[in-house]
Amino acid sequence: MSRYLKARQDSLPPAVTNLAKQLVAAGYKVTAPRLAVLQAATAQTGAFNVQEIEDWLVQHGDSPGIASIFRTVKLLCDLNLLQRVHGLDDCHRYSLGAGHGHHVLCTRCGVLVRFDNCGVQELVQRLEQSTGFRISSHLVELFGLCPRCLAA
Amino acid sequence: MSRYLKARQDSLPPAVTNLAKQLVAAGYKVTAPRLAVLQAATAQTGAFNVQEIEDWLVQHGDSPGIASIFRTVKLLCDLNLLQRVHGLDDCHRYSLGAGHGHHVLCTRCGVLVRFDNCGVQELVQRLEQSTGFRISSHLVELFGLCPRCLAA
DNA sequence: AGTCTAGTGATACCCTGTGTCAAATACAAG
DNA sequence: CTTGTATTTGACACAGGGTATCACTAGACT
Ligand SMILES: [Zn+2]
Ligand SMILES: [Zn+2]
Ligand SMILES: [Zn+2]
Ligand SMILES: [Zn+2]
Repeated sequence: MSRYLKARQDSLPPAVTNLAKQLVAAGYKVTAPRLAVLQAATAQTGAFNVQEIEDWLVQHGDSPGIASIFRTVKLLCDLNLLQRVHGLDDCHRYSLGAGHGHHVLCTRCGVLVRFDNCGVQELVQRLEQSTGFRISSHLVELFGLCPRCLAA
Repeated sequence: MSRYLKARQDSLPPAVTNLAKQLVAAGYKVTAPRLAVLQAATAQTGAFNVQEIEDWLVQHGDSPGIASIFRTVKLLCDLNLLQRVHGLDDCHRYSLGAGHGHHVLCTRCGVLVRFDNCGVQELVQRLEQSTGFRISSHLVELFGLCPRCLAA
């Protein structure tokens, strides 16, 4: 546990300290800008982009430089703590959550539901056989209208 | 059939005239820049981006302005004659082909195989039931190594 | 506390893509 | 074939998202 984190963790949401601990575990320092981005990310309701993170941080008083926000988002993606979400148009949104994950996105309001079991294994096997590829990863995103937007 | 196209079709590959006819059918004019982009696109081996189209056209002597290339690519996408390909990093590549389609991409050499039957219907039904969303479209892309890159 | 190294921030820059608008031109009508 | 007109083009300015640079800051460890 880093000294910096220990000094601040009592005033932080558990989700944030959890993520911070994973940074430490991966050998990265826990700094004020990184904690700020983690706070902003956990405060978002669904998927978010870098601009929204910065807006939130500016509104809450102390935003790091935009470069550090980009760097932190990239770092979290590399550590697999943040998943990139591909939309129909905007491909640079992110959602918190570790590991393999996919999303159902509302094309009207942006609400997002994450799911893990995408069931493409049979498809992967079929295509490995027919194409000769060795398939190692995949992207599955679904688009539609959420219940609330369906009603309207 | 447009007059412009009729005057040039004998010197064009059939794939290009086919696409041009679909432009006409959709009410768009057949112009030199559009034909050039169609030629360049059919000449690419796999997926391509706008820069590669322009490079090809410059090499072959007469490239339209970059703005017209972007416009034509966008038009072809809107007409569903061109599919956008989402890669792990580069999300702005395109592959010729009409209708619903997905891709298997080699992460090393970029080779691409298209497939149509993605078999996500069960997944869609399951998620519609569990989330309440009405799902209307989806994105499925697979990544791995092609046979040639596997050997190396 | 002091050293060392990772991280930051300001800014300049790059890349992809779009808005503007005068000039060009495909197409249809005569 | 000529003419009219609405579409399309191209040059360029601009915007948005993201990266490179580099002097400076500040965690982490002793
Ligand atoms: Zn994408
Ligand atoms: Zn919605
Ligand atoms: Zn390959
Ligand atoms: Zn499909």
